[in-house]
Amino acid sequence: MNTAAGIEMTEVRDLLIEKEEHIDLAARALKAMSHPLRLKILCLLGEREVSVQDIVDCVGTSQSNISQHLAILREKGVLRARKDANRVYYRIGDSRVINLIGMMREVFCGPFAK
Amino acid sequence: MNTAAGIEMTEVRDLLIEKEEHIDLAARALKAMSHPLRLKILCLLGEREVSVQDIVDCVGTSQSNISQHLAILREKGVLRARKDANRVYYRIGDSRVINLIGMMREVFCGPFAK
DNA sequence: GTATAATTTTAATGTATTTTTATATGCGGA
DNA sequence: TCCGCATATAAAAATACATTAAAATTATAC
Repeated sequence: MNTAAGIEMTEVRDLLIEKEEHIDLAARALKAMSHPLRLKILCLLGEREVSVQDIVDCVGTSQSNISQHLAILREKGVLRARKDANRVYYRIGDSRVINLIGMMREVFCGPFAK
Repeated sequence: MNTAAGIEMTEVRDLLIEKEEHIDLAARALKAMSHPLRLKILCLLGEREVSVQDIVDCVGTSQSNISQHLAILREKGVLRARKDANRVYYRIGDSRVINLIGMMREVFCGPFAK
């Protein structure tokens, strides 16, 4: 069975991301990362664990705003939180996300960046 | 000058993406890609050139909706359009975007995908 | 136990995005 | 020219997001 363009199913299988489910997963993750503050938080974290207070100091917006962005990243499974007494420390939960950020650096900050 | 956490500027320099400007650039690109329909279009395109009609048939929403998402991707410089008589053919304008999608496939569809 | 500090949650508001519907434009054929 | 097809645009309606401020939670210090 062909599409109007004659794109065969056998070809479709080779496309970059094929499953609806994976597309949605990736789109949600991209969306989570596609806000400047959230991306900045992710870049600030890298492989480290940083407290909310320190994130606020480094990123520079209200603590409440940061907290809500952290919540978004937490809910989407990008960040993990650890409580220590008075403070909450965040880290990137999945090393693949760190890789993805690294790749984006190559794409957007490398010698060929626009 | 230190942050409250004692994060030194010399350390900050090593973080993944450091320049405000690059952060914003990357965030905007991610945003363009972070809608399921747009990501699906990008994955459908890959390295090929596909007509609007075929995109509509493959992706499955109204022609108008597709056209508007294509316009967004076009305006952000992600896609390039070529007109041939009656039809318009789209392709991904920048090979780095193709790379990025490939990387995401590894992250979200690979053996370790959630 | 009360106060204080750090963080999260809730609520309210405005703004932006997405979708839908309807209409317009451009191109090729009769 | 006039029609039909492919694509684009515009306007309106529906949804989703971001921002801000205020209230609620939790932990520690006194």
